[in-house]
Amino acid sequence: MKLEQAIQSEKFETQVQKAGLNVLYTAWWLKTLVSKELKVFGLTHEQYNVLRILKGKYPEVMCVRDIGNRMIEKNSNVPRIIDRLELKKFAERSTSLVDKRETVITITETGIKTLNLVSKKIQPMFLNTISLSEEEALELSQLLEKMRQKE
Amino acid sequence: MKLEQAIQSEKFETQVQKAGLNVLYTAWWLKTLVSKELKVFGLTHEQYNVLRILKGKYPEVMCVRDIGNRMIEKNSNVPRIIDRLELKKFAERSTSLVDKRETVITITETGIKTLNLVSKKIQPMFLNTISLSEEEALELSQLLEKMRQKE
DNA sequence: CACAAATACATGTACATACACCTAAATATT
DNA sequence: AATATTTAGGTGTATGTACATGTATTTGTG
Repeated sequence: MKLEQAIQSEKFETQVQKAGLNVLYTAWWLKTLVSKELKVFGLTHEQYNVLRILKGKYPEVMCVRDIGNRMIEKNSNVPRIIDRLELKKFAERSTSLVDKRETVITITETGIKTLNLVSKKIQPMFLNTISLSEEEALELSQLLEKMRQKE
Repeated sequence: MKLEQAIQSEKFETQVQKAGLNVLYTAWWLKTLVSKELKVFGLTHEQYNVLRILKGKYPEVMCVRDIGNRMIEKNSNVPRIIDRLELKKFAERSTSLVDKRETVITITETGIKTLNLVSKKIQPMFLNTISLSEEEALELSQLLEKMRQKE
């Protein structure tokens, strides 16, 4: 769908402005796609993100700050997301022996099993729904990274 | 900044997956940029979005549903955003005379004046910070719209 | 070693998202 | 016309974002 239809507006002052809005809209579209699949498993987008980060390091533990640094949305409140993962028994907290200020977190066996199930549903959906070739996807990434050059 | 640095990960299974994460990260980056400017005016990203939509129709009024259809994030809770704009005297609600179910909303004079001030700060910042030519921006929009083809 | 500064995380608040549900009003159906 | 259905928007709840602040612990400095 063209952005014009999606947000029912034709008034873009520049292509740069339109591209910015297109990025915001596409991000919302992607999040919604994934969230619908996650709902069946009682997970939110951010909980899923944290679980994947934890699994990436497993069986090593991770501290809250390291998780935060790997999050897509940097202002995510990681402790609160972990609260919810802990309630669902998908993650466990304990205090670091080396530095008692640090809370270290691990994904549980249940967490890993659930994550594997979820990934088996999400990955094919993702690849089937996104109408881009590997070459086009690479080009898109390059444009986005150029866009953020002054970051 | 490359995505690899931004989210401290090198593990991307496909370029399509990486492009997806790049879109999400870039959207967060854009929102953060704009929100910092808006904070001075006591506005949030979404309140700003609704104000712009209202100004686009001014002096015509708009109903809640029409505003919702023009929002970038379609699940925004428009009545609640309008609550806050009303408190700040940037918008006004009244019941439609034609259809008493409908609430119609207008931007106030104060709202327009504030929006003009905000735009004067945001638009140059936007164009200066985003490192894309008009041609590249057009290409980016086309790739994003191709990405969402199955929408 | 004592104390100031920095760090790690938790927690509180305002606002937003996502979604379910409710009420009032308009429209459709019989 | 009477009733059922649909539509518009408000409201409640759980979760997340953005940011400020608090508390415990560690580190740096005289």
